[in-house]
Amino acid sequence: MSREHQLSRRERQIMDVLHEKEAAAAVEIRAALPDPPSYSSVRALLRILEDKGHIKHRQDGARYVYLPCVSRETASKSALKRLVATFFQGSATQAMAALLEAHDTKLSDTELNQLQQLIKQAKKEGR
Amino acid sequence: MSREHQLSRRERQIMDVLHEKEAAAAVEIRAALPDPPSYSSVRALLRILEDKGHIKHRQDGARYVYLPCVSRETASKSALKRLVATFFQGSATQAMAALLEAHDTKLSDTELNQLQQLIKQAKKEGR
DNA sequence: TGGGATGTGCTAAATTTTTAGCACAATGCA
DNA sequence: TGCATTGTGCTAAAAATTTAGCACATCCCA
Repeated sequence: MSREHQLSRRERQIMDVLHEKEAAAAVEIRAALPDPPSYSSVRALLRILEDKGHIKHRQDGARYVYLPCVSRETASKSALKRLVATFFQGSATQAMAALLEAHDTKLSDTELNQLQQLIKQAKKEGR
Repeated sequence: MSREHQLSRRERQIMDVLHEKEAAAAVEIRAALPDPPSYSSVRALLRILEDKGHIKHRQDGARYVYLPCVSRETASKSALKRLVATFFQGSATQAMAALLEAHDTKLSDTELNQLQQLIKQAKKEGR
């Protein structure tokens, strides 16, 4: 197959679902997919993803629960990195500015305070 | 085709290149693609993307320069939104925290100061 | 002026992705 | 117990993606 890391459209969709939910059974995944294919198809895709090493499963009673091999944290970091590279020429600051501006992710005062704390800390660590 | 908005693997790769470069000719795009296909293939993909309405082209002397229909700013916002939803349960704050932590996007003091300014401003606007 | 680079359209095939069906095993609960 | 659910493996075909080739137009500049 040699395309171990090239995810197809469906494969990506499934990975997204799994990262969002952390873990899910085949039926749930199917329900979360846009324009859901048959149950059988979903299982086929899951098998492929498991073969490629992107997901694993755990027994939970009679059912299997699928989960990504890579933690959400790790996956999110590389996703962020890609996004920052693609859209912000690698500038995390610009990305954060965009996050702040996006009105549909309006932040509360509490959250803003948290961020200030984080930045203060980053400053300390920086020197 | 009906899948106007479902980008295939290659299509997505090309869109990424175009968003990163803002605009590029077919040869440049080809060069930037992982595991580049033939020139002819790239042109075919570009035609498809143009049909689907994702890109347009401009004449630049003898060559065409392709560019996304949607501005980098707009595209980046929706990409961020998706990413935040997938990995941070919709919390922009968490996403920003992750950006701060990622060591390979280390921020300079100047940048951190900029961020503090931005946050202060957000606070003002918030109330 | 003529060649190289860039463009177009059309066609077609190779490859991958996506989907589905079938038969059957194990589990858990009404 | 027996049925519904969830799982497995295998197979195969439909559909989409990806690739390439051909013939020819246009532009630019050496």
